[in-house]
Amino acid sequence: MNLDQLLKSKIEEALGVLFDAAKTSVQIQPTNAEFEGSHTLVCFSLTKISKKKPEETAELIGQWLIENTTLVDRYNVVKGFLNLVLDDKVWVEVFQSILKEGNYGVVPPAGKEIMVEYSSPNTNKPLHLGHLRNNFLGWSVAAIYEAAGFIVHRVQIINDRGIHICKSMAAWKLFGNGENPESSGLKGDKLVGKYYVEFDKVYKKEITDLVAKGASQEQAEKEAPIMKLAIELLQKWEQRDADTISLWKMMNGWVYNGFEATYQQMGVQFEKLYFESETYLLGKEEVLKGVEQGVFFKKEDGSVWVDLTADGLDEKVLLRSDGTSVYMTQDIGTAILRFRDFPKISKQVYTVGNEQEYHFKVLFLILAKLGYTWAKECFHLSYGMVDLPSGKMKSREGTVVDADDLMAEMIEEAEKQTRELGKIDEMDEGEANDLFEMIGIGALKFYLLKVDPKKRMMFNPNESIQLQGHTGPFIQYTHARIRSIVRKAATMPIKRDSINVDALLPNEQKLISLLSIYPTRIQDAARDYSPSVIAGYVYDLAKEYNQFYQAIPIFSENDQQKLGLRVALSEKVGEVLSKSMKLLGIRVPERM
RNA sequence: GGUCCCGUAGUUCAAUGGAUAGAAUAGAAGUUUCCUAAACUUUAGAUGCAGGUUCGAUUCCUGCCGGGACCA
Repeated sequence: MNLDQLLKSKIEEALGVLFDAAKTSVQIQPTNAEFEGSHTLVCFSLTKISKKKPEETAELIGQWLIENTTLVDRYNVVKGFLNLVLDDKVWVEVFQSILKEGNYGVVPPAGKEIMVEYSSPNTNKPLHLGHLRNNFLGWSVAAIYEAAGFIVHRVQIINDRGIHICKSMAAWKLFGNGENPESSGLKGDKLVGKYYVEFDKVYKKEITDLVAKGASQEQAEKEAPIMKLAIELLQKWEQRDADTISLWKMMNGWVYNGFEATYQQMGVQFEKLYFESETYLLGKEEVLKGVEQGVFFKKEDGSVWVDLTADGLDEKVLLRSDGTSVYMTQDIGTAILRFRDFPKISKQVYTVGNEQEYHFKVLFLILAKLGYTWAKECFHLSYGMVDLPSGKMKSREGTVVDADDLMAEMIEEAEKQTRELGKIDEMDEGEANDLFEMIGIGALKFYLLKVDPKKRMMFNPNESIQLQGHTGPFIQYTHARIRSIVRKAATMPIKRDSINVDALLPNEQKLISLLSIYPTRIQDAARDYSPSVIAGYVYDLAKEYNQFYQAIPIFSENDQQKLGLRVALSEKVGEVLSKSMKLLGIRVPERM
């Protein structure tokens, strides 16, 4: 039983004795910094059972806790708030029990499994800033669930087929002259992206020319030769035309190699990849089965629909009249396939932008209608767009921030600032380069993860490369400071196992208090699918430690017990900082 | 037209219905004989508007204004 629970049960006991109340749940919150104490009982709602004023109620409970427990040392009452000051010995005991735990805060897996999907790009363009938020979020939520006691399968669906890749293929066929990543020196995804842009350019020009010759806009869009070629390639692909398939495989292969390098730099991996080209047919089958079962219906033109008007939505097309599938079709197939592949998972978490909220609402409803009971456990981890100071990212206006470029700039900037501070004088080149990357990528990840995923956020390039204040490097720096202390302590005869002190300084008590809520924070973050909970926690802990570090010179302490406590406390804070950052996918250095 | 999300210091973000709304950054002023000043300390600054529910509303409800997304 942790401290909060213990305190609550004592208070409930007090309510029973004092007011003859049946078991009442009580509300405890952290005490505001301006008042003395660590835990505060809000007494307003208790006046119903105490039949007394809030202040009186608080007094009575406070008094009872002092007389009947060993937890509370003293208390104060402000309005209806009962602020409790716990006995320092209680905090020392809390710390000792934290020290005894092997993997503090982490719940060992107990057979529960989930799947987390993230990234899931199209194969016609390189990854951009939006994908960074997506990947970092997905990776972090997966890590948080692992810490919360789940076995997690990380996957993605790659949209490898469709008109978008055929456009790149068409442009490459016409203008590529056999160019490939080796001959061009371009990353594969960048090369394919280049032809996608090329397609668009040519397509627009052809439309303009046709309109100038008297065609209507709509007509021109259909008749443009390069578009006709792309559509022809799509049809050939569906007919399994050998040349088209081999071109498709080659260009997708370039993209995968390019993506692989980007994922490597991001620090994310996947247990299994799903490809749309391998799941869309299953989706079709399932939809046709649904028609037989009467879950879906066919219109006169042969298209297949689902009627969701009873659920407050409308009708949604699942197969077009020509029998081709839509996004929904393959998502149905993919979901079903995944539960076949991983029968033990209890749910799937889809990390996808909030513009797809409607899509996932429909998908989960359809899966439920098809009789899959796990459908109601599926969750769309919906996150907001990333905006730039200039507004929305728009590929047409060339304002898309490329993931590779951004990460490279972050690392470069980290190097620049680190060198200016003269931090690498005693490092060899390998350690220094590793540090630059740790700081640059860490700053970026923290910047994107500290915001509540549900919210739209602003990406300001100048702010993101800042390494002071509410940033990842601030926490990395705090960790490095602690490691320096621990290294120094290791050279001295300091006892850390049998700490026995009676009184704590406020800074020490506050640190223990923060350490004690770490396990709860992991659970909160998992429940809310929100790495920002961890980011907020780890920042608070680092900030508190820096205040402690500033206020108390550790090694000038003569009392061996106190010295031991402060070193052990430092080491534990360092460990929790490191583990929390790992939940965000961020590494921390020994020195910086 | 229908559905949904968001409006908090100059700016970027916090705040399970609770106390005098917290941080960071930019601004002003300080701290290095001492474990790493990427740190610490002090200072100034905000809930779009109007109602309602409540002992208590940034939070819940209604309307309006402003921004965004989705479905046709």
